[in-house]
Amino acid sequence: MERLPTLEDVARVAGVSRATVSRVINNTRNVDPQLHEVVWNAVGATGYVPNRAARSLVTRRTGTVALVVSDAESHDDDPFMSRFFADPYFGRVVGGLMSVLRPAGQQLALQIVGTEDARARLVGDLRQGQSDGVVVLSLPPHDTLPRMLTDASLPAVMIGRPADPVPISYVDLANDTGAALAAEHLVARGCQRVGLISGPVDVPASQDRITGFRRAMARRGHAFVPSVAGNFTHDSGEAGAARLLADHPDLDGLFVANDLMAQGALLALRDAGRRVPDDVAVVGFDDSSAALAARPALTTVRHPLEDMAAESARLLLARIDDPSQRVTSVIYEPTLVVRGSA
Amino acid sequence: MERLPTLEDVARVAGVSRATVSRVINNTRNVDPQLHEVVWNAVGATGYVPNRAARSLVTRRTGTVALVVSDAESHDDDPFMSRFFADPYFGRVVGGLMSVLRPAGQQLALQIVGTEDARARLVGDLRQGQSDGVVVLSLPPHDTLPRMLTDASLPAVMIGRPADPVPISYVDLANDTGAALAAEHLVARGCQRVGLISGPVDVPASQDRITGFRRAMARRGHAFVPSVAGNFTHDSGEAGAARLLADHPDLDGLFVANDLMAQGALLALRDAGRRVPDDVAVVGFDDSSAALAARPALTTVRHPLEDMAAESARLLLARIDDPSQRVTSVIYEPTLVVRGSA
DNA sequence: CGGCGAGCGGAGAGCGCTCTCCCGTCGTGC
DNA sequence: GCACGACGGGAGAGCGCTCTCCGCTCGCCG
Repeated sequence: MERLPTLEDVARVAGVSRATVSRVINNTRNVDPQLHEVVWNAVGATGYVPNRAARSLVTRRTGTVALVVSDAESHDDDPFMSRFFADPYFGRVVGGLMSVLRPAGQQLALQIVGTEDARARLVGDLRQGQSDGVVVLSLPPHDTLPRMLTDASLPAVMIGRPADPVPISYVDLANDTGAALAAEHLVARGCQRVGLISGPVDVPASQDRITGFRRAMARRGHAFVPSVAGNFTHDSGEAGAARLLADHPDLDGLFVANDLMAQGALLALRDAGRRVPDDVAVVGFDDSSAALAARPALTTVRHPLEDMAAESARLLLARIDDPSQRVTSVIYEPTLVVRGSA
Repeated sequence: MERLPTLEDVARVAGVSRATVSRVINNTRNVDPQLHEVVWNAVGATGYVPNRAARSLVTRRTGTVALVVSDAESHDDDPFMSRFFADPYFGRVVGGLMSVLRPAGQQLALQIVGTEDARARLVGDLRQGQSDGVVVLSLPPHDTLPRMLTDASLPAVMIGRPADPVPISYVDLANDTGAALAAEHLVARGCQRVGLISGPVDVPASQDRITGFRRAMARRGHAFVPSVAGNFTHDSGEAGAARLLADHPDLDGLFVANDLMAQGALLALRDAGRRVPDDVAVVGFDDSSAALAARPALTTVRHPLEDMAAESARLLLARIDDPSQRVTSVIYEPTLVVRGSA
């Protein structure tokens, strides 16, 4: 294995000192334009690429941002976490983050934390400087990680608000408004008997959708909204709809807290002989690919996840640049996308 | 910002030299068991965490593996790559990789390469030691990246065989066998007029499925298989089925090269008034979540993607450990999962 | 009982980079 | 014409770690 060119090599070729080459490459201080060019030529000639490790040893910057995904149910030795990773949610977030991080020259490193032990290790590694900052995704309710991160004063941004009040920046969707949009649409359609299939009751995003929906319905005179809770999976949507239908056969409208469950609900509705949207109107949430794949295509609440992820990356970078920056939050407004199901 | 404890600090607390602490932590050479304990206590007391940058500066190891995702169609400044990331395919691979890398103490860093320029930059960064090895995923046909990687003698493993012959290790599925499984199933069912919706004709995995299917059909006397090519998306499956049906109204069997397209095909079939599986039997490929979400649930070829990703991680780690290791390939055998659609 | 080798700890170099400090060379103002 | 400041380049320390080399202390054999 031949030795890779170092700054020293470039300096020798360019006939200048290491310091000058470093200055040219990093664009710090003014350097004679002529030398500037000489140096760049030498860089090209030698095929020099800065050594990341050496650089971060002295700058205390790694050029890496960690995406922390928490899966409380999985253990460290759990073979797969397909459940979560297979969800388009994950990919959309990654895509959004990358769109900002890549141009900024930052890498994205995946970190999965299952056990409490893994959390402690993670925070240790991060404090140590494994990465410059953290984007936290999909935490179980009442997770201690956000607190640990702020306590260690690590630059961190959450996607989705924390369940407990913690002074941490986050980007979120106005879930309540989105749910209200769904409610208004169903009511405007003339639905009289509207049901709700919610997500887990202890997840903030889910709670907001529930309260937002209930409140909007109440405001329109619908005091009682029969509901069941699912867990955001296709199957739980199917099961939830079946249960709801059994208890309330006169249902003519349904709000389902995400598209995957809505897709499942559509199946249960069909099995029960209900036509959508004629007998029962269905509104989903997320505007994910499942919404388009469903038949009829889902009327759903659009969730600009990619934009939100990109924004969280921007927030994080700003905070890394200037750690004194205030904790802040950015809330995105959802919109209703009307398709065939309602 | 207070200074983080270094090896030196631990050494002082333990009353030994830096070298000894290093030996204890890395478990190199024998160290007096008593000292061993003293050192670990000191580590605990100081809250010491090794500095990754400093370590990799001297070991030339980063503890990071890159997952390179190539998207020729996207540019460096393309806002999102939702198309790809939103596909469960990506998440399943990540999950499989993590299951091996995490226990091995390796990070996973995401790298996206669009332009040729980005490829060159990537190889430079990698040679430089940005990461210890590379898992290459989803390359466009005739991509030069595999060759660049082998030329730079970087440890690399591909998921899916390279389109051009390149001496690079890879993990793949016996796509032809899988397609043959589908063919046999359709024929055994009594289908007389079987169509094929394939993937892009220049993607190796897709080619293998086409040839495998054709050959198996021919072997059973079905000389002609009407077919159209899609691009693995839901919509292209729907469009493909519609086209096929228009040209060959007597179709009674259909093999679709992935589940997403098959799900789309199911819709087209329904729109055309065909019942599945009674009028037309449909077999998909991948056994992804879409297979279960479809109605009827898809009979499909199971693709153990998580296992394959995990295996590729193992291959890569082995190669990183011993770069002299031969180039190798591991081929997984698919199985048929029979559900409602055929 | 002396010599030799195995085993274990310490000293110190050095990985490749940045950045402070210093020095030389101008341009400018009085 | 001289002092002074501004500016650009070089020397060198040092980031935190690993690892080679060396030396000490044993145990064991002749």
